[in-house]
Amino acid sequence: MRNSKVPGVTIERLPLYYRYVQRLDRYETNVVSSSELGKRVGIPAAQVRKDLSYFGEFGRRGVGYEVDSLRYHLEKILGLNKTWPMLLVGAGNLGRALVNYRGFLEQGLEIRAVFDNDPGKTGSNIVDGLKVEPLENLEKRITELSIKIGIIAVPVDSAQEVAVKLVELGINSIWNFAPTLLEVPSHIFLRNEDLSVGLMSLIYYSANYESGKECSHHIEKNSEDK
Amino acid sequence: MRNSKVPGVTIERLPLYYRYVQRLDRYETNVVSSSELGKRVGIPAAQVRKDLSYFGEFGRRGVGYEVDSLRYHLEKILGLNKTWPMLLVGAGNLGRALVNYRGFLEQGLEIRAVFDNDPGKTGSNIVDGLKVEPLENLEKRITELSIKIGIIAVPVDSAQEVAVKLVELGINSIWNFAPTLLEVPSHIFLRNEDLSVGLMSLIYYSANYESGKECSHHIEKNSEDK
DNA sequence: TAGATTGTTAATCGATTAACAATC
DNA sequence: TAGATTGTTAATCGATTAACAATC
Repeated sequence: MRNSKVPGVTIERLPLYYRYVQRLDRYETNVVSSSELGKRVGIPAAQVRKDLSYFGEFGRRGVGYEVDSLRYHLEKILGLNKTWPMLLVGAGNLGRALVNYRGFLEQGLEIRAVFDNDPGKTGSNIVDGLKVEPLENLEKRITELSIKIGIIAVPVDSAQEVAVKLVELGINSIWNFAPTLLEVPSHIFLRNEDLSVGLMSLIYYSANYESGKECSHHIEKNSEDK
Repeated sequence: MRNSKVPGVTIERLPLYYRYVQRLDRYETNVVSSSELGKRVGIPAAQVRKDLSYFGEFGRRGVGYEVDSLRYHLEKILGLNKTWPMLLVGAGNLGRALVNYRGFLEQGLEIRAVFDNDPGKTGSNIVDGLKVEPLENLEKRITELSIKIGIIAVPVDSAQEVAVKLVELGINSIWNFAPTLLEVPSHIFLRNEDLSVGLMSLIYYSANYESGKECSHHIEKNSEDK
């Protein structure tokens, strides 16, 4: 892998490519071109090729990309060929939805432990044997399950505190659903899945909507205005 | 407003500024500088000023931004001074979490009607008087509630079909949670809140994590992905 | 006046896109 | 060979950042 300095936006697009080739083989095409792939995920062909080229040469000139091979490589690049056990802090509505979401996501959301500081929630079964545990169990479970990824779905006021604790206990990546800025050491990977930003920008566009005017505004979370 | 060509990334940052000033007045500061504001939301001061300047001159040189005034302007720019009734299609786990999420979001997620094509779900109470309705009611409810924003939280296989129907019935903005590319006319605003992209990019970074190496990777979906 | 901070211009940086030689 | 398509370079585009005159 020669991913010297892969742009973050490229990393955001790899999942789209992966998802497409993953679904593709059910239908039957041995080979897919960058233009076909691009059309299906809404990205120009040149960009598809550029993105893939950061990681290697997966295609054949004059032919295209062999589907199985591309899927294999994307899986490996993204790390989806392995299992990444995760923990979730916050067993509220969103947290429970995420746990249940596991089944819907093709590549699997491996939530192995759920925590909440509300004694009223502790001990209750969330789904197939996954029980809500008190935060005191964090250290023990992180160690015994070798967890490196934490999901934060607690209210804003306790999010920072939870983040600090997770970092102390050796987590390296945090998926934060609390709509607030978390301060974590720079070596920790933090991804904010901030629905309130989504909601407000959605309202902005709807409020400024003028029928027929303007061109397409298809936004993929980060940016990618068009 | 002189928003001739406001970058999409700027729109994604306005909610962060808004959230900060919204929470700020509880504490007590009459004035906030771009550097203070920037520090609190993780964005350089120059960028804060540039972003705001797309919409007007809200600060005073040598002084800073008056908090109440800034909040007022951001509220107006984002359209949060009005109510934007929305509908939700898909009463699964994620859909129900969104309905319940309403209370947690300061600015309010105005879901006024919920639809599902599963007769087993129809009629059941989701929360305080909001009942799941069959899709046949879409047209009637969109008209009587003047709804312009639709939220799609159905499985991948039916998402496109739902999108087409919403567009036909006059929706202008779609918040799509189904992990798939929707084809909609270019005048429709489409925002993909794709958790599977989030999950996969999270795994990428965690899989490629090397302790201590590299610098900060704080991504706002959108980059954020960003 | 001296210090602070905005709004804006210009320079920098980085990502997207066009173009094309290499290859099947 | 003729047509297709990659991988990559170079040109373009657009966003970020530094710098500073204007202003309090």
